[in-house]
Amino acid sequence: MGDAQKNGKPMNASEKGVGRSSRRRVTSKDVASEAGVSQATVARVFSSPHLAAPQTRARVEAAATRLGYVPNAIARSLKSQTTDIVAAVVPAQGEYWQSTLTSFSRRLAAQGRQMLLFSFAEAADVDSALTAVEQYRVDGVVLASSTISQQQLIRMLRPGPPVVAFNQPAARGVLPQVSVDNEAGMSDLAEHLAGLGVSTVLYVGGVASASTDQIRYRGAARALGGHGIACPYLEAGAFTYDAGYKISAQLADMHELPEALMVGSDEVACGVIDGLRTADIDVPGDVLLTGFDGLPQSAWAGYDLTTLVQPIDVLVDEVIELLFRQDTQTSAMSVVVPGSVRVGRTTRRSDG
Amino acid sequence: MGDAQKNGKPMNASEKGVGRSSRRRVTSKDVASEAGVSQATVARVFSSPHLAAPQTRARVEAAATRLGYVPNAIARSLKSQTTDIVAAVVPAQGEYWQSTLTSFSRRLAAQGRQMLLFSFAEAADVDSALTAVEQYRVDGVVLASSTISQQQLIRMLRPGPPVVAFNQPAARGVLPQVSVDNEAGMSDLAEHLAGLGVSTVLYVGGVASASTDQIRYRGAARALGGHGIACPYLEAGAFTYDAGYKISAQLADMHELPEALMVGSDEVACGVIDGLRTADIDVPGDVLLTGFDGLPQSAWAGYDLTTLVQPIDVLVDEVIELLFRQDTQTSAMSVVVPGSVRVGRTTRRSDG
DNA sequence: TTGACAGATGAATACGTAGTCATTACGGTG
DNA sequence: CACCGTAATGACTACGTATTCATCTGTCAA
Repeated sequence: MGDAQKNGKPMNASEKGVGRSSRRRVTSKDVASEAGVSQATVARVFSSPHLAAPQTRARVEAAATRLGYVPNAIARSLKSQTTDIVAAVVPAQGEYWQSTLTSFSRRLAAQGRQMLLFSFAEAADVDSALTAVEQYRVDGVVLASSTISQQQLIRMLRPGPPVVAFNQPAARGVLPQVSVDNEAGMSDLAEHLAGLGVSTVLYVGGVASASTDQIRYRGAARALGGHGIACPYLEAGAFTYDAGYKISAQLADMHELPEALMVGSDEVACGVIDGLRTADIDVPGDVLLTGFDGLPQSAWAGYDLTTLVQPIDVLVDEVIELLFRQDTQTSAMSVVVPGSVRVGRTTRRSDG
Repeated sequence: MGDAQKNGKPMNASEKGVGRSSRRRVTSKDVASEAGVSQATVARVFSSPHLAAPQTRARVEAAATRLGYVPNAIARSLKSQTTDIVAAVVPAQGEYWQSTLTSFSRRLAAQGRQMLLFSFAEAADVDSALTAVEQYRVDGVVLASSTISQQQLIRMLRPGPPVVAFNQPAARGVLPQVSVDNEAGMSDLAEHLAGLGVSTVLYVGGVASASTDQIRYRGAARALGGHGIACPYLEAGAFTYDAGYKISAQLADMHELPEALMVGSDEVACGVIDGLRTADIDVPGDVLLTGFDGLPQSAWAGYDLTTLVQPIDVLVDEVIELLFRQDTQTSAMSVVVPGSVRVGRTTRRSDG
């Protein structure tokens, strides 16, 4: 020891000048002495360049480059009381959430913000996630998942960063909330079916206790009711492919199939379709079918669902805007964004 | 721009009228005076409880609960020089990455670490992501995506947090790297086909310049070559469903189909299958097919691919272990994990 | 009784940055 | 020349925590 260890790796040339420990990170102080200015000036060059003389700025920037200086966001966060980080609490499973995540991340990155990701498999994990969220003093929190309990929602009301619930209608009135218009969307799909002359419909929900499920069903039932069409409810048990696949056995066993199935989510719908096909029931030949969400997979030729496409980018933008809007009372604010029906093969009569 | 915003901070007014707890976050100092101890003692109770007397600890904890104290992870990070955050740099598109993300996140959470997510759509975004990564002084970085350039990899060699490349064989020798055994995996699939008596095979790759693609193809070509079977290469152009769907038109136009198609990834394979079916070519009736990755969708009954399943949890564990292992020289370390063949319907002759 | 010693705690400090305030220099105006 | 306003900069401090270091108490062995 006592000697700077030399490793055989290709090293940067930045170490030659001072010969310091190769581990320690360069700080604004180092840059200051290198450039012959004070630490305050270095900070100014990086955070408010217009306050520094052009000539000084150039000298500082040159010194910073020479030393490989990178501002420390942790220290900045501590001082400025703002982290530029948004936390996302999202279920670990479900195609839908996964496809929204990257959209969020990219949108935030475009604003110079980062996303701290918390995914949970069970409800118990949510609490530990929320604990971590509180510790990191993030600038905002996005809560997704219909399975977050009311109590957990309320916990977020304590003084802290702004919180927005994402596609979680149950949060309405408790937290500011952004979601697609579930009721109108499902209603549009129902009208589409009614327009095709369908007279018997069965609704296949995911989890009956989930608010999204309830609201979507309501949209279907009301619209169909307006046409004098009944709409019984059948619960798959989860918003997953497997749940849809399994429940399709019950459908296949029915002595008489309805003319159309309205399924609560695309992922479940894919399962239902595959399950029915296994039982030699063709979609749309033997029964029409609609989904919900507009997942990428739902547009795959193998399924080509008629579904309600959620405008994810719009939803994400609304969430971000709600988080960082300066308004006073966003607490009870609820933004509902309309989706759009995409007609696929699953509601096109194959005959004719 | 000269946006000298004079924001009169909406604080300090809270001291008088509304009550002290309105805005400002509770600090360890507040807890200290509430409990009648010093700030140091409060810090000890939360970070090394064994150094505090049980009685004192109880009093501090009670005070903390009463005040709603939550330790500030930012300040802790600044002091301790460790953030408990791991950055993940991941492509925005691709089913595969999305399905690994949550696995990573949950694994990290189990260790008390958080994941800072950076997803990028274009190569240019990678640089800004890496810049942000450097600023946040994360404890580790996971680099995913085969499209990260060598130059960008080298950038990560500067003194900083440990970096591990994920499923990115091109990084071998440059960065520590963890990946599935692409060559052996594809080789196993090829042997499976050979065992079925297949004599003509076509390999459908994603992006010919991607190292994963090259290595997988090599595995196929070598294994098949051992059986005297040629294996021409066809490039889909991207690792996406659409690329697979489109390239299938070329396949359908061939005057003679091979007996089997080996596709470079499950997502592309799904596209190929759907495209072929559109052209009335049945899988596996008219042509056998294999995939790679073991995506959830590949197991869906609509596809039921024969594919190589990547043990994602194992891969993730290896990455994390590599990141935080204390060893000196992990720089050139490369961990290769074997995958397992899952035989699905796409290589089962429907006749017989 | 006394010295040694471990346990518990408080005062002080450092982490790296951004902002506040004071100081300096300079050019224009009366 | 005296005066003032502005631009540029440096000294200093706060952000909230973890970790020395020193102090103090009580216990046990000599």
